[in-house]
Amino acid sequence: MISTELLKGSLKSIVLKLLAENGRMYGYDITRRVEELTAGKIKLTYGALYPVLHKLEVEGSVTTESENYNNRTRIYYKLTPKGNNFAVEKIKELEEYMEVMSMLLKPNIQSGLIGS
Amino acid sequence: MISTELLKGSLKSIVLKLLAENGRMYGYDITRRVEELTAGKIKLTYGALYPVLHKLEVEGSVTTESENYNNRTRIYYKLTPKGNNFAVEKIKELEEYMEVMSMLLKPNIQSGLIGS
DNA sequence: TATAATATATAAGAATCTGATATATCAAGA
DNA sequence: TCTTGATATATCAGATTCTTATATATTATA
Repeated sequence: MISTELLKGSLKSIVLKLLAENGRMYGYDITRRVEELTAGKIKLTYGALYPVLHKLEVEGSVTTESENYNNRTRIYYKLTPKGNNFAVEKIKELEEYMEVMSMLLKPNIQSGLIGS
Repeated sequence: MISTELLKGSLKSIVLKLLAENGRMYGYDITRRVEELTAGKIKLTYGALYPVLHKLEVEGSVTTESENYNNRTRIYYKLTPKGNNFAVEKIKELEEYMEVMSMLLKPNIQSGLIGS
Protein backbone atom coordinates (compact mmCIF):
# COMPACT_ATOMS: atom_id res chain seq x y z
CA MET A 1 0.00 0.00 0.00
CA ILE A 2 1.37 3.34 -1.11
CA SER A 3 1.41 6.15 1.41
CA THR A 4 -1.46 8.31 0.25
CA GLU A 5 0.65 11.34 1.03
CA LEU A 6 2.43 10.79 -2.26
CA LEU A 7 -0.83 10.72 -4.13
CA LYS A 8 -1.53 14.33 -3.30
CA GLY A 9 -1.77 16.41 -6.40
CA SER A 10 -1.99 13.53 -8.87
CA LEU A 11 -5.52 12.37 -8.12
CA LYS A 12 -7.12 14.70 -10.63
CA SER A 13 -4.67 13.62 -13.31
CA ILE A 14 -5.40 9.96 -12.62
CA VAL A 15 -9.13 10.52 -12.90
CA LEU A 16 -8.71 12.40 -16.17
CA LYS A 17 -6.48 9.64 -17.54
CA LEU A 18 -9.05 6.95 -16.74
CA LEU A 19 -11.91 8.95 -18.22
CA ALA A 20 -9.90 9.65 -21.38
CA GLU A 21 -9.29 5.95 -21.75
CA ASN A 22 -12.61 4.47 -20.77
CA GLY A 23 -15.12 6.84 -22.26
CA ARG A 24 -17.32 7.13 -19.21
CA MET A 25 -17.09 5.87 -15.67
CA TYR A 26 -18.87 6.28 -12.34
CA GLY A 27 -17.16 7.00 -9.04
CA TYR A 28 -17.19 3.55 -7.53
CA ASP A 29 -15.96 2.19 -10.83
CA ILE A 30 -12.98 4.53 -10.77
CA THR A 31 -11.84 3.39 -7.34
CA ARG A 32 -12.00 -0.23 -8.40
CA ARG A 33 -10.20 0.38 -11.65
CA VAL A 34 -7.37 2.15 -9.86
CA GLU A 35 -7.11 -0.69 -7.38
CA GLU A 36 -7.03 -3.19 -10.22
CA LEU A 37 -4.46 -1.34 -12.31
CA THR A 38 -2.14 -0.83 -9.35
CA ALA A 39 -2.46 -4.34 -7.92
CA GLY A 40 -4.22 -3.00 -4.84
CA LYS A 41 -1.47 -0.56 -4.01
CA ILE A 42 -3.60 2.52 -4.46
CA LYS A 43 -7.04 2.75 -2.91
CA LEU A 44 -8.84 6.00 -3.53
CA THR A 45 -11.04 7.36 -0.79
CA TYR A 46 -14.45 8.73 -1.67
CA GLY A 47 -13.85 11.79 0.42
CA ALA A 48 -11.09 12.68 -2.02
CA LEU A 49 -12.62 11.32 -5.21
CA TYR A 50 -16.10 12.84 -5.23
CA PRO A 51 -14.95 16.40 -4.58
CA VAL A 52 -12.57 16.01 -7.52
CA LEU A 53 -15.35 14.73 -9.80
CA HIS A 54 -17.69 17.51 -8.71
CA LYS A 55 -15.00 20.09 -9.31
CA LEU A 56 -14.31 18.73 -12.78
CA GLU A 57 -18.02 19.08 -13.52
CA VAL A 58 -18.16 22.66 -12.26
CA GLU A 59 -15.11 23.48 -14.38
CA GLY A 60 -16.85 22.06 -17.43
CA SER A 61 -14.37 19.23 -17.92
CA VAL A 62 -16.97 16.50 -17.51
CA THR A 63 -20.69 16.02 -17.98
CA THR A 64 -22.78 13.59 -15.96
CA GLU A 65 -25.47 11.06 -16.75
CA SER A 66 -27.44 9.49 -13.94
CA GLU A 67 -28.53 5.92 -14.53
CA ASN A 68 -30.29 3.29 -12.48
CA TYR A 69 -28.77 -0.17 -12.25
CA ASN A 70 -30.35 -2.73 -9.89
CA ASN A 71 -32.00 0.09 -7.99
CA ARG A 72 -28.62 1.68 -7.43
CA THR A 73 -27.91 5.08 -8.84
CA ARG A 74 -24.82 5.36 -10.96
CA ILE A 75 -23.55 8.76 -11.96
CA TYR A 76 -21.48 8.44 -15.08
CA TYR A 77 -18.80 11.02 -15.80
CA LYS A 78 -17.68 11.72 -19.34
CA LEU A 79 -15.08 14.14 -20.64
CA THR A 80 -16.21 17.18 -22.61
CA PRO A 81 -14.04 18.34 -25.53
CA LYS A 82 -12.59 20.92 -23.17
CA GLY A 83 -12.06 18.21 -20.57
CA ASN A 84 -10.33 16.07 -23.12
CA ASN A 85 -7.84 18.81 -23.91
CA PHE A 86 -7.33 19.33 -20.21
CA ALA A 87 -6.75 15.59 -19.76
CA VAL A 88 -4.12 15.51 -22.50
CA GLU A 89 -2.37 18.43 -20.82
CA LYS A 90 -2.49 16.97 -17.32
CA ILE A 91 -1.33 13.54 -18.46
CA LYS A 92 1.59 15.09 -20.30
CA GLU A 93 2.44 17.04 -17.18
CA LEU A 94 2.28 13.91 -15.05
CA GLU A 95 4.55 12.06 -17.44
CA GLU A 96 7.02 14.91 -17.37
CA TYR A 97 6.85 14.93 -13.61
CA MET A 98 7.65 11.22 -13.54
CA GLU A 99 10.68 11.78 -15.74
CA VAL A 100 11.93 14.61 -13.58
CA MET A 101 11.42 12.59 -10.43
CA SER A 102 13.42 9.74 -11.89
CA MET A 103 16.26 12.21 -12.48
CA LEU A 104 16.14 13.01 -8.78
CA LEU A 105 15.90 9.40 -7.74
CA LYS A 106 18.71 7.85 -9.72
CA PRO A 107 21.99 7.47 -7.84
CA ASN A 108 23.81 10.72 -8.38
CA ILE A 109 27.36 9.80 -9.34
CA GLN A 110 28.47 13.41 -9.79
CA SER A 111 27.89 14.53 -6.27
CA GLY A 112 28.55 11.14 -4.76
CA LEU A 113 32.02 10.59 -6.19
CA ILE A 114 33.41 13.29 -8.42
CA GLY A 115 31.87 16.25 -6.72
CA SER A 116 33.13 15.52 -3.23
CA MET B 1 8.29 23.95 -15.29
CA ILE B 2 6.37 21.28 -13.43
CA SER B 3 3.12 22.22 -11.78
CA THR B 4 4.04 22.34 -8.14
CA GLU B 5 0.73 20.73 -7.34
CA LEU B 6 2.27 17.41 -8.29
CA LEU B 7 5.16 17.95 -5.94
CA LYS B 8 2.88 17.83 -2.93
CA GLY B 9 3.74 14.90 -0.76
CA SER B 10 7.10 14.15 -2.33
CA LEU B 11 9.04 17.15 -1.10
CA LYS B 12 10.10 15.50 2.14
CA SER B 13 11.27 12.40 0.25
CA ILE B 14 13.30 14.54 -2.14
CA VAL B 15 15.01 16.35 0.72
CA LEU B 16 15.82 13.08 2.46
CA LYS B 17 17.21 11.64 -0.77
CA LEU B 18 19.53 14.61 -1.28
CA LEU B 19 20.73 14.56 2.31
CA ALA B 20 21.37 10.82 2.13
CA GLU B 21 23.47 11.37 -0.95
CA ASN B 22 25.36 14.53 -0.11
CA GLY B 23 26.13 14.14 3.54
CA ARG B 24 25.10 17.61 4.60
CA MET B 25 23.42 20.50 2.84
CA TYR B 26 21.92 23.88 3.67
CA GLY B 27 18.53 25.09 2.52
CA TYR B 28 19.58 27.33 -0.32
CA ASP B 29 21.90 24.60 -1.51
CA ILE B 30 19.02 22.14 -1.69
CA THR B 31 16.90 24.38 -3.88
CA ARG B 32 19.79 24.86 -6.29
CA ARG B 33 20.62 21.18 -6.40
CA VAL B 34 17.04 20.27 -7.20
CA GLU B 35 16.97 22.89 -9.95
CA GLU B 36 20.22 21.53 -11.33
CA LEU B 37 19.21 17.87 -11.20
CA THR B 38 15.85 18.54 -12.85
CA ALA B 39 17.14 20.91 -15.53
CA GLY B 40 15.24 23.80 -13.96
CA LYS B 41 11.93 22.02 -14.05
CA ILE B 42 11.47 21.96 -10.31
CA LYS B 43 12.04 25.07 -8.25
CA LEU B 44 11.43 24.63 -4.57
CA THR B 45 9.96 27.53 -2.65
CA TYR B 46 11.40 28.43 0.73
CA GLY B 47 7.97 28.62 2.24
CA ALA B 48 7.70 24.91 1.57
CA LEU B 49 11.30 23.87 2.13
CA TYR B 50 12.12 25.42 5.49
CA PRO B 51 9.07 24.05 7.29
CA VAL B 52 10.03 20.59 6.01
CA LEU B 53 13.61 20.97 7.25
CA HIS B 54 12.44 22.25 10.63
CA LYS B 55 10.01 19.39 10.94
CA LEU B 56 12.70 16.85 10.13
CA GLU B 57 14.79 18.36 12.91
CA VAL B 58 11.97 18.22 15.44
CA GLU B 59 11.35 14.59 14.48
CA GLY B 60 15.00 13.81 15.10
CA SER B 61 15.74 12.92 11.50
CA VAL B 62 18.36 15.63 11.03
CA THR B 63 20.76 17.63 13.15
CA THR B 64 21.91 21.15 12.30
CA GLU B 65 25.23 22.95 12.31
CA SER B 66 25.30 26.69 11.86
CA GLU B 67 28.32 28.02 10.03
CA ASN B 68 29.43 31.40 8.82
CA TYR B 69 30.58 31.77 5.24
CA ASN B 70 31.38 35.25 3.91
CA ASN B 71 29.32 36.75 6.70
CA ARG B 72 26.34 34.70 5.60
CA THR B 73 24.87 32.16 7.93
CA ARG B 74 24.52 28.69 6.55
CA ILE B 75 22.55 26.12 8.45
CA TYR B 76 23.72 22.69 7.47
CA TYR B 77 21.36 19.75 7.81
CA LYS B 78 22.70 16.22 8.27
CA LEU B 79 20.82 12.96 8.66
CA THR B 80 20.88 11.20 12.00
CA PRO B 81 21.03 7.36 12.01
CA LYS B 82 17.28 7.42 12.58
CA GLY B 83 16.91 9.92 9.74
CA ASN B 84 18.97 7.71 7.50
CA ASN B 85 16.66 4.75 8.11
CA PHE B 86 13.71 7.03 7.49
CA ALA B 87 15.31 8.23 4.26
CA VAL B 88 15.82 4.67 3.00
CA GLU B 89 12.18 3.92 3.75
CA LYS B 90 10.82 7.07 2.10
CA ILE B 91 12.98 6.65 -0.99
CA LYS B 92 11.82 3.05 -1.39
CA GLU B 93 8.25 4.24 -1.03
CA LEU B 94 8.78 6.92 -3.65
CA GLU B 95 10.28 4.40 -6.05
CA GLU B 96 7.33 2.10 -5.53
CA TYR B 97 4.97 4.99 -6.10
CA MET B 98 6.72 5.77 -9.38
CA GLU B 99 6.28 2.16 -10.51
CA VAL B 100 2.62 2.16 -9.60
CA MET B 101 2.02 5.46 -11.34
CA SER B 102 3.63 4.12 -14.48
CA MET B 103 1.13 1.24 -14.37
CA LEU B 104 -1.62 3.83 -14.37
CA LEU B 105 -0.05 5.92 -17.07
CA LYS B 106 0.76 3.33 -19.68
CA PRO B 107 -1.84 2.97 -22.43
CA ASN B 108 -4.30 0.45 -21.14
CA ILE B 109 -4.93 -2.01 -23.96
CA GLN B 110 -7.36 -4.14 -21.94
CA SER B 111 -9.93 -1.49 -21.35
CA GLY B 112 -9.19 0.41 -24.51
CA LEU B 113 -9.72 -2.42 -26.97
CA ILE B 114 -10.71 -5.75 -25.47
CA GLY B 115 -12.82 -4.47 -22.63
CA SER B 116 -15.13 -2.27 -24.66
C1' DT C 1 -29.95 -11.82 10.38
C1' DA C 2 -25.80 -9.87 9.82
C1' DT C 3 -22.09 -8.75 6.93
C1' DA C 4 -20.03 -7.48 2.60
C1' DA C 5 -20.41 -5.34 -1.73
C1' DT C 6 -22.43 -1.74 -4.31
C1' DA C 7 -23.21 3.43 -4.77
C1' DT C 8 -23.09 8.48 -3.67
C1' DA C 9 -22.34 12.32 -0.58
C1' DT C 10 -20.71 15.78 2.97
C1' DA C 11 -18.03 17.95 6.54
C1' DA C 12 -14.62 18.80 10.30
C1' DG C 13 -10.02 18.68 10.88
C1' DA C 14 -5.22 17.95 9.43
C1' DA C 15 -1.50 18.60 6.45
C1' DT C 16 0.89 20.88 2.96
C1' DC C 17 1.97 24.35 -0.42
C1' DT C 18 1.86 29.23 -2.52
C1' DG C 19 2.98 33.78 -2.49
C1' DA C 20 4.09 37.66 0.07
C1' DT C 21 6.93 39.73 3.23
C1' DA C 22 11.09 40.58 6.13
C1' DT C 23 15.98 40.82 7.05
C1' DA C 24 20.90 41.00 5.70
C1' DT C 25 25.46 40.55 3.09
C1' DC C 26 28.22 40.79 -1.07
C1' DA C 27 29.36 41.49 -6.00
C1' DA C 28 28.70 43.73 -10.27
C1' DG C 29 27.22 47.11 -13.21
C1' DA C 30 25.24 51.78 -14.26
C1' DT D 1 26.90 55.90 -5.52
C1' DC D 2 23.08 53.28 -6.20
C1' DT D 3 20.56 49.63 -7.71
C1' DT D 4 20.05 45.01 -8.99
C1' DG D 5 20.97 40.17 -8.52
C1' DA D 6 22.80 36.42 -6.01
C1' DT D 7 23.24 34.45 -1.55
C1' DA D 8 20.89 32.94 2.90
C1' DT D 9 17.16 32.10 6.37
C1' DA D 10 12.52 32.72 8.11
C1' DT D 11 7.45 33.33 8.96
C1' DC D 12 2.59 33.62 7.95
C1' DA D 13 -2.13 34.26 5.91
C1' DG D 14 -4.67 32.04 2.73
C1' DA D 15 -5.68 28.32 -0.50
C1' DT D 16 -5.91 23.67 -1.63
C1' DT D 17 -6.21 18.97 -0.91
C1' DC D 18 -6.64 14.77 1.63
C1' DT D 19 -8.22 11.82 5.76
C1' DT D 20 -11.53 10.06 8.60
C1' DA D 21 -15.98 9.77 10.09
C1' DT D 22 -20.62 9.85 9.17
C1' DA D 23 -24.99 9.24 6.53
C1' DT D 24 -28.13 6.84 3.46
C1' DA D 25 -29.79 2.87 0.72
C1' DT D 26 -30.03 -1.58 -2.04
C1' DT D 27 -28.64 -6.32 -3.09
C1' DA D 28 -26.16 -10.60 -2.40
C1' DT D 29 -24.08 -13.84 0.56
C1' DA D 30 -23.21 -16.46 4.72
